[in-house]
Amino acid sequence: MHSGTIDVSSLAGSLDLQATLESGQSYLWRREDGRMYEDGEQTGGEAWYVTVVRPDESGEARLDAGEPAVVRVRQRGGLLEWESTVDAEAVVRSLLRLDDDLPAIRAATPPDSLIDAAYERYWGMRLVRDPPFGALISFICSAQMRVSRIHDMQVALAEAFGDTVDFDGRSYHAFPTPVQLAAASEAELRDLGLGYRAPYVQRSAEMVASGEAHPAEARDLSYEDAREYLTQFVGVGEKVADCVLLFSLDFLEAVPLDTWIRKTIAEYYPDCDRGNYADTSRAIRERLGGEYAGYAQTYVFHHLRNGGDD
DNA sequence: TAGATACCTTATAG
DNA sequence: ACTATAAGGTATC
Repeated sequence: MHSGTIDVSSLAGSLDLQATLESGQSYLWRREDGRMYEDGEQTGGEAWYVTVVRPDESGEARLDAGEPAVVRVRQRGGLLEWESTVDAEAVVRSLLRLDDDLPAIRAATPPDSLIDAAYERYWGMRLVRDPPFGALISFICSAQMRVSRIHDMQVALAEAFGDTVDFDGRSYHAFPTPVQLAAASEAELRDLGLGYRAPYVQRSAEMVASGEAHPAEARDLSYEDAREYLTQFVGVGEKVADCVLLFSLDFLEAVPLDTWIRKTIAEYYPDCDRGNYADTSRAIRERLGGEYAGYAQTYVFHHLRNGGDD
């Protein structure tokens, strides 16, 4: 057992672990008490959250290659405790973007009462940096799906097709590798409740497994080229592509235009509605401050989804 | 190229 | 109890 603590009170901006992991950004963590997404606001204060990743030599968390490592974290006030099968401090810092300078990011956002309310309510929430393959598959699954069910689907995929890893007297399931998921049949995936997403997941996993394409390849491209690159995967349109760019590939300017943000645009920023995804995306990205527009988007999404404009 | 429609499954509203 | 509706959309025509 490796373990350690990170003093989050000394980070640039603090940390709200529950908001970070239960705001619909990542579907690759579980709560040890099994109450992920149950209560929305209250009960996750000191809960352990666990994930299984495959860190490479540089400490980057992947899912497509390497040995699986269990990593769990919990926040107690100004301390973030972690325990793992490996030395995981660098992985934790990367997965939770602990090096993001929240005050600087917020300062770069234009004054706006809705954004301010969201930032104040959830101050300390960070974007996540999910492993690219897991982000790709989980957001393919997200189409027309409730947040809690998207999460349940990823748990089901891991339990059905992923490797088992023992840690601290329990066994955990890694997210399936591209090869493991490509070997699943459409019928098996439908049995897990994926519905029409089943063939999308299988075929996109096959594209990665065969080497035809890899979501991480999009990192080297400009933002809009990267979004275009990702849409070659089956089940990936512009919105899902933006989610992968924002929550995995470090494109903090990406603003996924989902049903919540479209509603927000209609109500608060009607002049940004340009009738199509690409142009509306540019307009709202500018309105939310450009470089870190995705941060503002994520705060506003979480705020409104929890009844922020009541 | 822009617009309409079908699509799996489940939880919630009425 | 029972039906309609919506859920972090995409593929296809």
